Amino acid sequence: MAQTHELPKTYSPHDFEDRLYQEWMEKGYFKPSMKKGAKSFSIVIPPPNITGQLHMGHALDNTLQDILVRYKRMQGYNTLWLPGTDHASIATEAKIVEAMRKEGLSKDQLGREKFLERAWKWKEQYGGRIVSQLKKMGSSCDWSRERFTMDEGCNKAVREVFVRLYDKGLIYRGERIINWCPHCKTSISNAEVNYEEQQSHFWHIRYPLVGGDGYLEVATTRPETLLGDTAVAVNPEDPRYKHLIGRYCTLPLVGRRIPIVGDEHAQLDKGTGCVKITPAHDPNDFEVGRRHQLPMEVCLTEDAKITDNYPKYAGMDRYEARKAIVKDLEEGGYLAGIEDLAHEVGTCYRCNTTIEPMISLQWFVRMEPLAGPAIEAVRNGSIRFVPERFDKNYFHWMENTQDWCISRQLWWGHRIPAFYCDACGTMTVTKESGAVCPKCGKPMRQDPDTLDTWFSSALWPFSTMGWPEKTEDLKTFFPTDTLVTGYDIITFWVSRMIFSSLEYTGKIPFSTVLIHGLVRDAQGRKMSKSLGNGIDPLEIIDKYGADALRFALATGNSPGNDMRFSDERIEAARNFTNKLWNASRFVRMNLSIDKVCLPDKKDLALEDKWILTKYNDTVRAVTGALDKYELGIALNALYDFTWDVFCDWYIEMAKVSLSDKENAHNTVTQNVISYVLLGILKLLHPFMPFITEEIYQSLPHEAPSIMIDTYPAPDKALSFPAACDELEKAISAITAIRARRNEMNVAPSRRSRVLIQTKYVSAFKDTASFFVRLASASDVAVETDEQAIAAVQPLDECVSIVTDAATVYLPMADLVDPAKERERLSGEQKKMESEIARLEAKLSNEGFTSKAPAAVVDGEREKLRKYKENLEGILAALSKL
RNA sequence: GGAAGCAUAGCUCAGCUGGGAGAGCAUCUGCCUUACAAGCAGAGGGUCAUAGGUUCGAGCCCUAUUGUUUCCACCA
Repeated sequence: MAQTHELPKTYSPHDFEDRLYQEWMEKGYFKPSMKKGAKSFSIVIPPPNITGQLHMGHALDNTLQDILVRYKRMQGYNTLWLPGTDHASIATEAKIVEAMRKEGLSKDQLGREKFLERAWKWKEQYGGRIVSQLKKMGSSCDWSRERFTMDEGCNKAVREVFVRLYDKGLIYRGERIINWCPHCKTSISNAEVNYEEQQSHFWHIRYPLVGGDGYLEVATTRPETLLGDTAVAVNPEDPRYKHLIGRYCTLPLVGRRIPIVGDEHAQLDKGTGCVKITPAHDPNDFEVGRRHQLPMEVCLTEDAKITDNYPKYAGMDRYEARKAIVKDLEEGGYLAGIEDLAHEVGTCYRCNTTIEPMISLQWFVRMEPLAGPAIEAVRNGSIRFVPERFDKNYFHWMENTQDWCISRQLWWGHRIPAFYCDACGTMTVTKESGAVCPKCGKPMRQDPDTLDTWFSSALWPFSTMGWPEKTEDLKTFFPTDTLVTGYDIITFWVSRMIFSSLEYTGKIPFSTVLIHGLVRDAQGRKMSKSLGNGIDPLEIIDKYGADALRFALATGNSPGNDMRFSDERIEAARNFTNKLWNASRFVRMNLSIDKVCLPDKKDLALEDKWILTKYNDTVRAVTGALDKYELGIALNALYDFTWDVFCDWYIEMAKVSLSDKENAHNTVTQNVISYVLLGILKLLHPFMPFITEEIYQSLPHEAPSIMIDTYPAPDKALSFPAACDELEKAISAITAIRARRNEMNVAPSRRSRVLIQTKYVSAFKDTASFFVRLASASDVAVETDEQAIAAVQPLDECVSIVTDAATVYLPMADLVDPAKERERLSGEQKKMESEIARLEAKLSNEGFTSKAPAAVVDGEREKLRKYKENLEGILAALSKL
């Protein structure tokens, strides 16, 4: 196919990004090829919450996924990237409640049904927004398979799983201490609690012994829970107190008689050795209470106020009550002292409110039987974390996990499929809705609670493929290949997908978990709303284009590590896109061929062989790095090759034949330069899809879109090491001439004769024209011996430049003080001599030559040879001064 | 209390299973050399946190120390 259009003079991404995305979608390139015999590759997107909009974390996450997906697609895999969004139960509900509050509305006023209507409207609005933002990034998701955690299919999967687990005894309902958020008014799981250090106090309180002979002193950080105390525990081995076990204390302020129990929970060396026991408001005390059959005394309400059982404090907020109770204790003479104390306090991960442990009737998943296989899958390598170190994280959590509290006192979410008969007290758990009591036939009432939002996310890799039905997608794309996500979500999500998938499908959900870090601001702070330091990816796209954003996120970033996002970073990325654009423009404007084919080997010039070899090295480096998930390294290799090798050297050398249509080599150069450029575009496409497609379409190309062209693979036929070596002799001479001229402050416009004395005559004769173009040469003479050079130009009129392959003479002696020149050369001589000494010592070391790999030893020998040649040249030049 | 990461040029970071340290930005010197000044050609700048150890050889592996970040944990 011939080129279709010219490239505009300036790179302006807005002119084509949206257009190209639209075309890709219309042509169905995002859909799996479903080619027979093609291996499949699949990724399910970590579904973004419908609460918000795209932030830098999403931008990074989705860039990485798109790189992998486009890479595999171009390699011919039957590739699926399945997109979707998450209903984010608690987060979304909190946002809606907040919006309602501003209108003066509450959930209770509105009622469940109306509230859900509102929630669905929210979903339409914000779910749609985030999808369009993902598209802006260039994400090549198959939108025809887009899913939502609360769509019909996911609902079905959720109910199926719940019923199965219940029937197996892995889901149970019971009274346990759970984490209660008094602001969200729901239970939350242990994983949803963040611990924050807070400055507080340790209050020492005296509990008088019944019988009037003294008291026990307890210490607490939460004096208000005293109202719920039903015992005091001491260690059964504690010589100070063990004789008191079985006796009673009087609870201060309340007057209740509570027993003194002996329990291991009280440790001899901690606090006073006596622990007040509040079974209804503390997880440890709950266990103590169970061991000693203590009553559960609830003293706090759902919104963390004192219950009506304690009229003096009833209705007080927990902190108000704390003050009042401390004051009363003091006045009553019960307060023995106050200590300052810093301790960790649990807070709600959504609203930051201090959580209140409370006894409550909730639904739980029994974790112990599920954790075993999930640990094993990672241990035996079926599932691999990249980087590996995160498996420690995973093991630690999995091995210590407690039962998972899955019921939430929320409305937005999957309603628990449990039904109660008020008439006869029967409970059934069933997939059917609107059940009738199997015992008495009366209508049943569904459990009002909903499921933890992570319950449905845990099923995402297979619920989205149609499970529990045996669908074609499930057969083709499940288990998925790679999951890309941040380390902050391993416990919430990754671990739960693993045990869920193993339990319900018998298969792992994915084989590799690619973990990335957080995107921080330029100062290294977390981006957050409260700090106002968030950078909006969409603004970046507006200003620099999606390709630059993707480049900035993918470069210089290694798996699992946080990165900083700064203006410098995005500008560097934009500069690269611009460079690529202009290089392509140059190639495009010199092209008269309408089909690119690699010329015959015998027609290739030194520089052609050199660039093809370097290109092939790059292909190997890039594919190798991508296969190891080292995306940053891959992109770095591409950046270096494109800019430093292709643009700075090959294009400059190619100008010699391209600028002259009559040049015999012109057509060969056109083919080589466009072959390599097309290769660069293909290699870069996964990272920068838009610009590479736009340029591809402007060049002669084979496939209808670069997206479905073939990714380059290393090819021995492109490797010419000997030619490379020769060309590099010229490059190092050119570089040395430039440096020398720069040192002497010679204006680039002042051209001079270049005389080269070398053993490698043909290498320099073949590249003479490059010295004219790249080293300000007026004309070039290449000779083996200095007599011949001297015949052209008296050597004492010249400045000499020594490289390992040649001595270059420039007739500029007038610019140089001979004494200084001698000094400079002696300096170089010393440097060379010490390098030679170092290498000779190394090479005469038996330990080195016998133990180091042969390639390394040979490399050192070669280096030594070059140094020696270089030294010879220096000595010769010195003798002439 | 347990665990992990990080410490490399002025700044931000790469450095793949050990073979004499790299990039971007910044700084300095020259350049509008007809793809690109968002550019080109040069230059300066590092005891790779500290102390030991393993090795022919350590930025990389081991041990300890210091600083820093994060995760996990029911400590009254």
